[in-house]
Amino acid sequence: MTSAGGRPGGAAPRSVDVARLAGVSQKTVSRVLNGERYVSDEVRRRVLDAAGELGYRLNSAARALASGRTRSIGVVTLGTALYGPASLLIGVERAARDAGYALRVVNTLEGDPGGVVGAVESLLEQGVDGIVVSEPIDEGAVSLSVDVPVLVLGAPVTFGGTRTVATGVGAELLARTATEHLLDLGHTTVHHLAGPERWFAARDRTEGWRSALTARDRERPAVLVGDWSAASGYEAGRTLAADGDVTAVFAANDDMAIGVIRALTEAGRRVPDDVSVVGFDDIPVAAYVTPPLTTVRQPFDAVAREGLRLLVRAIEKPDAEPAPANDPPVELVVRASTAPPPSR
Amino acid sequence: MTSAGGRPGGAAPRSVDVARLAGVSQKTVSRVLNGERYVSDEVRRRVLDAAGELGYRLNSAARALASGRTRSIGVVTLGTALYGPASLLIGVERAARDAGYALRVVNTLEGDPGGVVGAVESLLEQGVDGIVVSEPIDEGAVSLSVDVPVLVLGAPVTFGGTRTVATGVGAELLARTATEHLLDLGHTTVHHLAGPERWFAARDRTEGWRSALTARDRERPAVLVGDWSAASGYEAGRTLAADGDVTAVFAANDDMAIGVIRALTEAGRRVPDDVSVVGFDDIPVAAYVTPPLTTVRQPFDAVAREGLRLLVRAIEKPDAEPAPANDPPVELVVRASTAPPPSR
DNA sequence: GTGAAAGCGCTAACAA
DNA sequence: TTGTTAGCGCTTTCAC
Repeated sequence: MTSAGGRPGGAAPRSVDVARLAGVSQKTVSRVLNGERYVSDEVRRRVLDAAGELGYRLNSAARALASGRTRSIGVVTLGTALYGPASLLIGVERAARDAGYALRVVNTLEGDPGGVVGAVESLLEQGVDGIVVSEPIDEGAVSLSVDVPVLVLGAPVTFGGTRTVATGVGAELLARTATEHLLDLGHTTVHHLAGPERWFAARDRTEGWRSALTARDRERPAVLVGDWSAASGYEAGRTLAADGDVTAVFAANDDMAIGVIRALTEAGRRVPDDVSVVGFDDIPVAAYVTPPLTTVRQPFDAVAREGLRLLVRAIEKPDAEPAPANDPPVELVVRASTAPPPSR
Repeated sequence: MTSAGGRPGGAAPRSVDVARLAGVSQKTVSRVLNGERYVSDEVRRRVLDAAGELGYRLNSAARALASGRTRSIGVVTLGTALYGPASLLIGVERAARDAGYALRVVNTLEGDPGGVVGAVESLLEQGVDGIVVSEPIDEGAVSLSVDVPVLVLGAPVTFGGTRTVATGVGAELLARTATEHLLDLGHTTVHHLAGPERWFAARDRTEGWRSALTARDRERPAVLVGDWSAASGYEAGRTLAADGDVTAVFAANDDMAIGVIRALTEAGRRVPDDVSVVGFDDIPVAAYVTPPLTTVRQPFDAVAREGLRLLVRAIEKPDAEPAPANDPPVELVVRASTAPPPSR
């Protein structure tokens, strides 16, 4: 049993069917459903009633074909459950929906060369009005003629499109803040466990760390590189534990920081008494691991929202000049994994 | 500068344009692009060349309108960065793409009554060929006439649709296994920290715990309830720490388990010497917290893949009888947060 | 305020 | 193996 009315054969009702029932023209139905002006309240009501009775739903394919717009935004994101990318995706979805756009999602598998290009290609074919590229990795020169606005989250604007906007996630500043926190505690220098080199997100953090040390004229120890996982943090932690000079570590994300702490602890080096560790992201468990992790909080929701605002603006007002991005707030969360260095 | 060829005015090329350039009919272009048979290699090559030259892309809106199918699947998921839902989403995306379907995603905000219904409604309007509802919460009777196949991940089939398939995530069995592990270690009984009552995922785990205790005729302590967060685990942990009889705890996810361990530790109760704790999910950091967490691993990828197989089958072979779901594997990961109870 | 007609770019059915 | 003819259900344009 199909819901009320409908067409014979169980086919979905069309706007003509609604028009017929309401005793108006099909165009008028279209007007009402699109909230256009110049429709009398009386007619509007009749149309709405008829639509409700028939269980009518707009056919978005037809609408897209006729109007040339889909009211949808495509997202290219990493296929990982990492807290950062996942949080950004959620923020983007929410902001898109608030702006009246649906979301189409394509993941790129890491290690798949040309992954972003292929993903963008497939979104273009789906006919999105705009594209969000979330935390891409550096795949070399991306050349692609994209005719819709593109928002790049967390990477420099190196995208082939004509209308590209970008929002840094403020990672560099956050990383600098994290490093300075350790320096302020009295540590002579800070060791750094970075994310994979091809990630812009990793580079930003490394850059922030570097600039903090440089500004105070401190020695810069060799950078260790992990893959964001706690397992890789653990590996790096064993190396760090073997070096008696290490008193402070800045890890590029919380998962790695947790791995580092584990390795340090197993090696008999106490955190924070012997070694201080700072993470990055403020994942939900950060406050509950042992010891509770000092970290910097990424304002994912704010970044996603701000970025989408710019993107929607570029979609709907193609001629307006690109609005400046508002910088997201920086927040250092001091907990118990950092302390002054041990007195010698 | 638009890429090669194109139409005057920078409009995107259409299949007729490709046809003209290749010297064939428009229908032949359609045949080639859809991989239909009965096209000579010669013609196929000419068409492909022409399409490449023009930078042609299929217009999916037109295709959807003409064929009545979008080759896209809609996903309703929670707007949280929780490891479980995020992992399922990734698995679903990958499986959908492998099957040639694009993904449209709608989040439901928790606490939003009727959230799932609204989300499904919006996907229907977008014209998806099938719908995945991932880990829904119980919103009471969901009545909705859905005319496409629906896959419900991690909840009983209570969906209004005519063609609904479901895949449990095997949570009940996993929970039972986790509980039995503690019993096997010699614990008299096991306390349980559950997820929010309205989540089917939480109920399944509680049910598994209950059945393990019942089967061995053990006392069933009152269930504590958290909200999946480490913070709520910490709260519950304080309560548990106050009860000297508690020697074993099964938490419904790893985050809460981590919170419990923190509270226990702060209260001076050692894990696992005084109290054993088992989590659920095997999140990536589980192996690196202190102590490394014993937990059960959810096979998210397998579940998503299997569910999607069923869904695609229901989409493409509407008349075939629903295939039985293959059960996902069960995996208990024993680490260092569990041990025999303290001898009295 | 409202309506009629003409497409949007493709696939479906049928011919050739 | 290839081509022809009709739509799919909307929005657009222009008339009333």
